[in-house]
Amino acid sequence: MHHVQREQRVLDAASSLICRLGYDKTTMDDISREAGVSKGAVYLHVPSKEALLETLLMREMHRYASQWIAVVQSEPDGGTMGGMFRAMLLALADHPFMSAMLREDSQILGSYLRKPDNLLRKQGGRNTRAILIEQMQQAGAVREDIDPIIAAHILKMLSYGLISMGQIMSEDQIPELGPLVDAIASMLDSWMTPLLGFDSEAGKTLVRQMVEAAQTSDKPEQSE
Amino acid sequence: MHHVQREQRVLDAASSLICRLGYDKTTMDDISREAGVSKGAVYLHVPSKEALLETLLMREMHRYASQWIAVVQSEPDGGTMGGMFRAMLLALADHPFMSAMLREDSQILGSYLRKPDNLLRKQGGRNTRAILIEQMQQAGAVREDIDPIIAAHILKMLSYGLISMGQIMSEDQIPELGPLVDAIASMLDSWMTPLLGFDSEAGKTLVRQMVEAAQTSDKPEQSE
DNA sequence: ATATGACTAAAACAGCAAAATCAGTCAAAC
DNA sequence: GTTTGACTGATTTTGCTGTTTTAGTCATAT
Repeated sequence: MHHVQREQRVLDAASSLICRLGYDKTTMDDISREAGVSKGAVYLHVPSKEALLETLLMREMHRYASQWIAVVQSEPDGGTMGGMFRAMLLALADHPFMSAMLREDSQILGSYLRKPDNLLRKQGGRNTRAILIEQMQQAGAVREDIDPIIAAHILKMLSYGLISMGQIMSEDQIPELGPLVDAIASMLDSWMTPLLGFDSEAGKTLVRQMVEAAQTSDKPEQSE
Repeated sequence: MHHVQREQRVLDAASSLICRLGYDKTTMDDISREAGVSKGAVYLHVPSKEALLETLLMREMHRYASQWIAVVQSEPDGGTMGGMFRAMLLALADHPFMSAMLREDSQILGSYLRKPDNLLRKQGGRNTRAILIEQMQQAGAVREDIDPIIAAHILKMLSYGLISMGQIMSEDQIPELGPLVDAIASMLDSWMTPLLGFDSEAGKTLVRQMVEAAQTSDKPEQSE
């Protein structure tokens, strides 16, 4: 069995278990058993449980970002603010760890959240969302009179709200995801998109560039 | 000293202490000391600690609703969806207990949240927000092609997001409240308000009626 | 080489009794 | 009549014990 194959199986096992039981209640023995490998083998891929979670989080972030780009590229309205954000919310709903990170869910992330130098605290640097909106403005895809920082914050409120409502109200009171994100997209479009037509492709390019920039800065060890 | 006066002082003391320390860590002795009355006197007004919190929650809900109505009535755009919601968010930001209830904050509400028949669970009945939006549509103040249930849910996501962001990011990363709610209001207006002019007063009346209906249904013991 | 699982040290946990806390009461003071 | 605060019993916390769990290792087997 190849290393890469086995690493995937370990990560998959860890992912499914941690989603179900949470980081604290999932043991390394559980993971190795679920992955069908020995415990020692797990430690050939990952130096510690904490690092395993971080690897997992990174993988999920990359998958999430990739899905986001892919949808943005393929949809005709992927370059509009609404289309962009709808793709983001749908990708978010598909990636439980991404959601757990965004809402800092202690049920899933458990004691990892309390570590002083966890991944969440690190990436609290510059406001990439605001920068994207600013670039969208320069490209003519977003109205000039909107403050990028405030708009970025509203987007954050919406994403946070979307993935958190399940915690405080029963599932059957929450509308279906599809129509809900469609409505959010149309709301954003009517608010942010200028009346004049604009180049949707420009928006798509901006998203791709932003994600690629973020992903290369994740892995400085690959630079040469 | 009059009963009513003292009751206010007790409630004020309880409010300030519970906001700071949370329900669990605030003792009845703390409250009586802070209010400057004896413990026995507290029990002349309130039968139990739990009832004290519920009295407090009711008072805060009424104050919140009153402030909301007042601002809606006084502002020129109070009858538009945006103006209405801006007034609501500002009132929310002024009423910590209302916010704590909305976000089901266990830091503040503590063990009260776990009680099986608390106030929060009771009022989980019909979706008053959606009904208001439906009525706004009938009054011509909201576009017909918007689904009231979905729109109501988006409003809930926005309120929840607004009062919850402080929990997951530092205060200095959050924009000022005024410009933020202005932006949200203008977003909602551009999304929900029809292009044709409409009667803003009609919207104000709807809000007043809704709040009054809710407040009278709170006190069935006063009927007769 | 590569992979394993018994092993270890450290941490988490369950059980328990003593001590402290606190919601609620009521005889006494005003 | 009104108000008080010392008092009470139930609950929670604390400090301790012995036991179990678990992250990570490494001598051995493949």
